[in-house]
Amino acid sequence: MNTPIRRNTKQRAAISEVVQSLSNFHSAQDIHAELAKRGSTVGLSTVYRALAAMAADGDVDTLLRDDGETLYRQCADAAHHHHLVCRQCGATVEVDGPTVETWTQRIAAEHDFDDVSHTLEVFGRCAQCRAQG
Amino acid sequence: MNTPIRRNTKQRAAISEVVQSLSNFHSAQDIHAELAKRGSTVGLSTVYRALAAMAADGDVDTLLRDDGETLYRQCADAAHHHHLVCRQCGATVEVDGPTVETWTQRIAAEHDFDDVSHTLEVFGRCAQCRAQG
DNA sequence: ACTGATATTGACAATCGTTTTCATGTAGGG
DNA sequence: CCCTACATGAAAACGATTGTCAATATCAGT
Ligand SMILES: [Zn+2]
Ligand SMILES: [Zn+2]
Ligand SMILES: [Zn+2]
Ligand SMILES: [Zn+2]
Repeated sequence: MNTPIRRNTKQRAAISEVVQSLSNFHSAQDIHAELAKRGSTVGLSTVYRALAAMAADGDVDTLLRDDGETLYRQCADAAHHHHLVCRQCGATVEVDGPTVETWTQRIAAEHDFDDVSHTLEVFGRCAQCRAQG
Repeated sequence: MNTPIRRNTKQRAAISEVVQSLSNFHSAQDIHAELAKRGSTVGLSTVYRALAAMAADGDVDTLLRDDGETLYRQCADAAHHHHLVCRQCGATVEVDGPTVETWTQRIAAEHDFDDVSHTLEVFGRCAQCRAQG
């Protein structure tokens, strides 16, 4: 019922460090592999648990891929925002959408919906990837 | 390389009929169970394949749940639109967002992104569920 | 209708991301 | 230092989805 207390462990520190060093969205398994590459021996379950906790605490952002895989990213902006992601290379830009936020509220009110939340992601091809093609 | 030809089978007809009869989003397994309940003996693999094909052809809409499960729905509007979904009962309203569409384009242009698409879903609690508590 | 090329089906196994289990280790307040 | 709740990790379990493949059905062309 009450929020569980988080402890500071070497594993979580290592995971957090890796996530911060990766600029784009990455899967739990990606991060686990990267940890291994850097000599860390954190267990895969721990990576999953830590990332889930970080996401629950709002410390990292999540992105659901079409195939259901969850990706994580350490964003610069802690406040609510959305993402513009390159389908090809994964380059990610944090974007703000005040227009969308108000639209969401209005739509919900119009249909008498309460306690509203939303998910919004924009995908495309970045300039760099277009140049290569 | 070329688009595969679709054949009209009793199984697909049955699946399509069930999807149309369910007003909200439902999983492939839900639909398979409903088919069984109605006496149909369509295989689960067939249900998955048919729904994927229908989604690819734009005949049904899909919704990715947080846990990665894919839900399907037969929408009245064939054109691009979004959904306002009740978290509790699943009641779904099709909504149009011209504001969001233009915002998306603008954001993409500002960051020099090409070939843009987006996903947007709004969740909340409908009036009926609020009344109950 | 008959035929043949090819798409479709379905029972089952396999895949794969994620969660659970549970015995052991550890953080951190008192 | 001690205690206890939380965290870890190896392995097994889970669950949605996809692959396999032999048998079957569709449908365009004759
Ligand atoms: Zn790119
Ligand atoms: Zn928003
Ligand atoms: Zn729809
Ligand atoms: Zn849209």
